Amino acid sequence: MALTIYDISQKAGVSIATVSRVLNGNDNVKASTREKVLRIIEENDYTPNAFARGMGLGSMRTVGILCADSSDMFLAKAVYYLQQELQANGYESLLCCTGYNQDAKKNYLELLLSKKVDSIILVGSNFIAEADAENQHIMDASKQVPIMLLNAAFDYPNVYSTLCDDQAAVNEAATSLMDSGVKELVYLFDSYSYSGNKKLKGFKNALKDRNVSDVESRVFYYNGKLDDFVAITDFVENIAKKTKFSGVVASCDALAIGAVKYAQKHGLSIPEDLSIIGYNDSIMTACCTPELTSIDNKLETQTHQLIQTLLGVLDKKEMPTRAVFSGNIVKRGTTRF
Amino acid sequence: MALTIYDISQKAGVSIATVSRVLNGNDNVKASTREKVLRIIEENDYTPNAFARGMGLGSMRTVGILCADSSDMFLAKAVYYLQQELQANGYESLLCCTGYNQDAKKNYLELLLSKKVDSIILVGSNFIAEADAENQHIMDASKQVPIMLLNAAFDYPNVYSTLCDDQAAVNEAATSLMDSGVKELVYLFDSYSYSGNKKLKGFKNALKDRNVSDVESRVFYYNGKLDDFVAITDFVENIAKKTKFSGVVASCDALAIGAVKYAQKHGLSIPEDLSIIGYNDSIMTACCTPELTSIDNKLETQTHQLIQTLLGVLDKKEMPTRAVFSGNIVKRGTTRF
DNA sequence: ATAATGATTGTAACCACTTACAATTAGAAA
DNA sequence: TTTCTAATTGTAAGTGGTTACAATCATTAT
Repeated sequence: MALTIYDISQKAGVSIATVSRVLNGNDNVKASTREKVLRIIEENDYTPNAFARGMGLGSMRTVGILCADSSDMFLAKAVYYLQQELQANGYESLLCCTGYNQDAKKNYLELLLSKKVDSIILVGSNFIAEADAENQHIMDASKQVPIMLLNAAFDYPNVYSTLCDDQAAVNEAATSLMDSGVKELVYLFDSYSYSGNKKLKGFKNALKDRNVSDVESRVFYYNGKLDDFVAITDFVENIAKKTKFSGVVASCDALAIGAVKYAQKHGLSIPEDLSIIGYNDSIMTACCTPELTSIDNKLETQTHQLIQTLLGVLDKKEMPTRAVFSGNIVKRGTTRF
Repeated sequence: MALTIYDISQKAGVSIATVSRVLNGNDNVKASTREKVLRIIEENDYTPNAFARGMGLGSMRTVGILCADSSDMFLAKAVYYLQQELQANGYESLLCCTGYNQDAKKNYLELLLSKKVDSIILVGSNFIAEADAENQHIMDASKQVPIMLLNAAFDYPNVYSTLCDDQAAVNEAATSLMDSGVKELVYLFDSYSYSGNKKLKGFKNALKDRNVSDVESRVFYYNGKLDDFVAITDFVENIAKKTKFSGVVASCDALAIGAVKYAQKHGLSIPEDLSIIGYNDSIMTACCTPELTSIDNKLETQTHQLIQTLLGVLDKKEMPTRAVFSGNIVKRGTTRF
């Protein structure tokens, strides 16, 4: 049977309270006593029981990470960064994947709360910033622990967010494309991508600023799977049948790659005949030829900020409820600028 | 304050023992009593405290997943599948990432044990099947909980493994390549890839079977980062300066993509001048043109098997300590067969 | 009607820790 | 030396569950 705090207290000739104090770094222990206890603990390879500890402390220094799909490259990266930051600060993480299912999300929220996590981080939640029935469970949960939103925002008490200014980034991307001589742009977007509406707005505004008419007809929605490149390429092909375009702005790299494949299939040269910009600056950008220009939404910076904010909140400090970073266009071979 | 079992027992007019029985699906409760208790629980949104529960049960139905880098596409997928399988069976998971660091691995193992996980799953551990000092900590941990190895093997009590027969798969890949008329093969491998030695052996054997001389000189080791495609392409380029080859077998898709990029850069046509086979059948295979032929090592099958085995073990059933699946060559555009 | 049996339920001990509060100790001041 | 104070330590009461065992209840056989 595993050793308990009683065994240690006995071996050390002190009370369990003293052992507990040593365990918790309480100052009210004589240095010599502390050393003796630590030595006994060391010698016996004692590790305190996490449950009993959690019961007493009401916390297990664990935060829940709720993410749609940890195998998505973008989300996987986010989860990885979050993990690393948390571990570096002495927190563990409990990962739950919802598979883009709202019901699952609600259930996992409850489950995480029942596990007494200190906070819940939501990754890849396609968030609308206003309170509505859809995120009632978030509001409920926020009554119990701080809720952290990565790359999303939702203004509500005890909810903290980090964001990339996607709208501005896409706006800049579209504008740069037009500046480099690309006349006919199209915007491709998908349901899985984060802040899709914001990006769309950025695109539309950029075109309107240049007096492009009928912007609406230059926006195309793909609702298939993002790892099915045949389908994505078909999607682009179908657009080409009806709409002439020489520039593509996409809401994620996968769609952009589809455009690259379309161009290669039809003998269009990139970026001369077709300029393409993706989003997320994922590893995919390097897989195609030429390499894909993409928008870096500062994921690592965001995760860092989010954890710092979380640590502050848990430490009862006053923290900003929203931190916005600006995106960065990483220029590669699929654009002329 | 959160409700306790006492509150529920009071509201339901029964003892806490009865509530506990209902909570744990114990049969010794009258149907009408059970219903009443369940109704009260439902009405009051009661969730039992996980710590107290864990203390009583000695388990929190949580398993630790220890993985080198959850942002690696292959590992991320593995983690995702494991998660899904575990959740479907009522288990939570605690994810730790070691960053390929042996010391970190040891520490996390201890940490997970102190959190009283029911088992630890190792993902992406580049494993040697023999006991040595390197995996002493695995052996230690196996004394406390079953250790599950995904895509790796290690024969030791209370350690269970699933594997792909990588050696056979690479052997078949190399042989098929030669059958399709490719004379000069090279093998590219990296330190991060799983069962690198086995794959290498498969390659060597295939060549030896065809009486290729000096097989050793056709094997090349890349030790840079796998997301740096410029470096990988350079790596391939350097090989080409010294060694003539018309076929590439790679230990992972990233290296294979490097070969594709090398060919494109030098105007070689694929698969006519250069045939290429990757490993893992990752999403990267679809990003390049032509799409990459790759070996599917049955990750999903493996994760499924691993969790089934784990559930059996936790249920005190006798389970196979090793499950081997055969790989599958997914034929695409970079090979002639 | 009574006893025996099995189904249901309750009592209370236990799990391994934290922590408020009380008790003790040591050192400084009087 | 005595008294006071602060530092250190111990006692014991939670913490919210599980579960062995005892008690009660209902049912059936005698």
